[in-house]
Amino acid sequence: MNDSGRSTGSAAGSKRKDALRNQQTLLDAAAAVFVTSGVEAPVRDIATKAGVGTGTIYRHFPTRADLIIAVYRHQVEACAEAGPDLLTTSPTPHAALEQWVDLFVDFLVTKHGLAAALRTDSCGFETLHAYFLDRLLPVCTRLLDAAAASGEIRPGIDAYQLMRGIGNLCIGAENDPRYDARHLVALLVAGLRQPS
Amino acid sequence: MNDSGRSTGSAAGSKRKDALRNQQTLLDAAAAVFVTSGVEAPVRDIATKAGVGTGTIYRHFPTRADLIIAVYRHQVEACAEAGPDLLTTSPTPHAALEQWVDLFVDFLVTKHGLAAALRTDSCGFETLHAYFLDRLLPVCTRLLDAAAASGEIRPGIDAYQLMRGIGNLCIGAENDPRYDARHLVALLVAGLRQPS
DNA sequence: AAACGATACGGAACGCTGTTCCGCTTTGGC
DNA sequence: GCCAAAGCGGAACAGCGTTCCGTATCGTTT
Repeated sequence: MNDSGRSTGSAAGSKRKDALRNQQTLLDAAAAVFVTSGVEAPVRDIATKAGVGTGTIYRHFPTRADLIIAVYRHQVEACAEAGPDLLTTSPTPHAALEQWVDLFVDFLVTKHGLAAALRTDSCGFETLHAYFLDRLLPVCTRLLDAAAASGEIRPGIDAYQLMRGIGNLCIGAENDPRYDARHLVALLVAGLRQPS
Repeated sequence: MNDSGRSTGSAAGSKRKDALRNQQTLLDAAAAVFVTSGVEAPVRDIATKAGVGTGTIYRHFPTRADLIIAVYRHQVEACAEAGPDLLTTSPTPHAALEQWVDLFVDFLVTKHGLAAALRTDSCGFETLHAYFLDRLLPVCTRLLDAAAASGEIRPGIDAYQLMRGIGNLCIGAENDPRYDARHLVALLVAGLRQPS
């Protein structure tokens, strides 16, 4: 259960009690602020909400990406683990892919600005990008391979491009009632099908 | 030829000569800086490049959107005007749509950060968003309607969503060799086709 | 139990943004 | 040549991320 040795975020062992407590307080505060103000909320807001100084945030989470990852780690893990399951429980690989993509889109769309943050080129976010890729790309690849093997989709697209495309389509989806990211993603996945 | 009365940017008449000259200098400088640093380049950079003070920029272009619009107006107009032409010269409406989308994507992809700026919710960019919509949405609608009338595409998607989707897919396309926005957009447009 | 070194904390301070504002300069009609 | 009006420059302000260091707290050691 002890996840010491993680590269990002929260090593559990060998820390002072108050530090661990603060870390948890910070995670809770960040989660709350992310819901209301999005993942790009000012650092000071999160610090204030947690009742700590700004320096404390940076000690626990050197970059904003580390904080975001720590907050959403569980959900990303769940999404990653759902992939293989869907592959066994779905009638066809393409159906599994569709369902998994739905899961991913739901996750992105419900987190204000997460999709946008994933795309930001500005420094400090490559870690976030890398984490999502590390964790989800293998899953997506496997689903895509399975669908390709069963002849349901045409070749020529790799999982990286698909995931970036999906992520991009989810940008700004939460603020625009006229824009339905799920629909467009569904269209994109439909475009993957073998024409025959 | 005189576009006085435009809501955005540069009215030509009734200005002092030096002001007009500065406006042009500013446009040239902005165009140059946009190429190297993207459309989100610091205002001071543009001012320095043009050899003027920052106040001068804000007098001519109250918001950054106004400046961007002024710089790219010609190309947006060209894109808008190409729509009807393509409809008459292409074999099918869907082919016209494909070509027009290519045009639009090429435009977005070659301008650093333009697609991202179009999506930004932060204040000051709604004008940019609105300009693109005002100018290009009718064109896209007409192409879409023609394709729908000929039975080539399935209904259920409106031009607004399509354009937002295309814009989103173009975000970050210039900095990632592994990401091919054109390909994904093509896939999306392919997903529009009537399955039969 | 008291003292002490290590650890962590808070928030002031810095640098970089956009944006505004006002004293000074330039222009163009008289 | 003169003078109001128009325009200009850049200092000044505000909001952000990030760093840094004096101070407070913790856990261990005597």
